[in-house]
Amino acid sequence: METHPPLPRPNDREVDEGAYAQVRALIASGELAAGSWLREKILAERIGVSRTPIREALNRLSAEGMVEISRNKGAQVVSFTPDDVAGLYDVRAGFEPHAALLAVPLLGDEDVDRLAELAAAMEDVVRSGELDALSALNSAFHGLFVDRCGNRHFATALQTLMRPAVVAHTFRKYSPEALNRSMLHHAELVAAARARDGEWAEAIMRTHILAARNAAGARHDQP
Amino acid sequence: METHPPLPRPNDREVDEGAYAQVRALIASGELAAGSWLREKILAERIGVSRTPIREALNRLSAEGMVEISRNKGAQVVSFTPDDVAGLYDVRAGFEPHAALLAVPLLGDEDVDRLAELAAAMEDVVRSGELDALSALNSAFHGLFVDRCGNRHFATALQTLMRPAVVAHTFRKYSPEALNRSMLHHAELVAAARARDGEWAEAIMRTHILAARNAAGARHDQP
DNA sequence: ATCCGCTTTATTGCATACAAAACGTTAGAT
DNA sequence: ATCTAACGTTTTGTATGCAATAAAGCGGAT
Repeated sequence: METHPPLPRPNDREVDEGAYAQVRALIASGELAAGSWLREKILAERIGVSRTPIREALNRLSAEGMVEISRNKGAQVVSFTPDDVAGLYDVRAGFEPHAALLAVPLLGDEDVDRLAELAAAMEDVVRSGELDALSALNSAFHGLFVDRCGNRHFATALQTLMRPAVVAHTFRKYSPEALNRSMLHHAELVAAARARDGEWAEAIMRTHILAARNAAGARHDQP
Repeated sequence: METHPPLPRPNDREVDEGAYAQVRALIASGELAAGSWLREKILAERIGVSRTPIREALNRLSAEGMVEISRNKGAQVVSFTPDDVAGLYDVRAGFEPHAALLAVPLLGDEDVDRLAELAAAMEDVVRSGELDALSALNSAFHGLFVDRCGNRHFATALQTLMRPAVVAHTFRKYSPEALNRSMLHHAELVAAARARDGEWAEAIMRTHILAARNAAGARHDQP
């Protein structure tokens, strides 16, 4: 079986060396749980840098919606109420399909290949059971549609909507059945992309996100 | 005629004291034009603080899309191509009417009153001809719909879309006729809000943004 | 005259030191 | 025993100094 070599590179400019990337990874891995405090000194010692780059990382993460900073009190990982998560999926269901519609006709062959790679990698990860690794791959998968939609501003707006999903660890709540269905959606998105059929991609993307909203137990009318 | 006392407070948490707010104001006023470099030392001396808070301000502005930072080279005010501006309006035309639809039924009487205040203040400003002051008021006006839409994530995503509009100084390109029409749209938005008619607000908001796209000369098919 | 390489200079990136604010604790009074 | 006030600790906010990187200027060779 072949391997998928340089995969988990979520975005080009985010060199994994920076303090920002490392703090972000701590949050994404769940090591720093929602609501927990991010003390500058502790993070600085852990990462091995001074407080200055840590502060920059926290400010950036705050602007991206992954941590919350209160003046003179420090930063903590954002914690979402079920309604927050539901709202997140509502917006994504409204706009990500449109991004897919716009992006698919613009995709190059290498983009489609990468989507297929990512989908395959996600299936591998599901088989191995390492659900936390899914978030990064899933972000990359969805991010590719978003990045290629042909509108910088649309892309950045959608990216700020996708980041919080990483800290919510939604995949942990999926049933095996829902997880499988999600993987099938990915495969179908790859097929729609390969066919350069934007409308097909739009439809399956909407399906995918609404199914995800249910799988994450994030319906508004639930207790 | 009555005055509108404490108005130009764009957002509660942005105390006008911070270095961030002052740099932002320099950009919004056009004193720092698009493309110009933001040298930390110069800004520090001008604002009267050290480089540290300046750096934090620049990082935040970068995350918000108003400046661009290249490593070891510094920050400059973002400059938009006409297509960028057009794309911005495209996205806003998709997002903001939906925000208005969601927000209007949730507005309190004090929100509607504030919208009316802001609309009146904008008309005053237009009569006085100080177009640069319009940006802040307009941001506050649109931001109120966004902030009250009942969906945190939607709100933050939209805010990142509205900030770049400030640096584009679009109002300068408006014809007197387009400026008047824009003011009428604001008045009608206030009326729709006062009637708590979300669909009316949605429709006029879409009209307002598409008209703005034309007034700013930001159609895709133009040279 | 032009191009290449070196030196100089300006600017950012990071670390450290200090100041200010918030929090927890303890001692005292009622 | 409880509430209050003041102290000490912890943590953040700011200033400053130094190192690293990139741009600019300059001299020499072709």
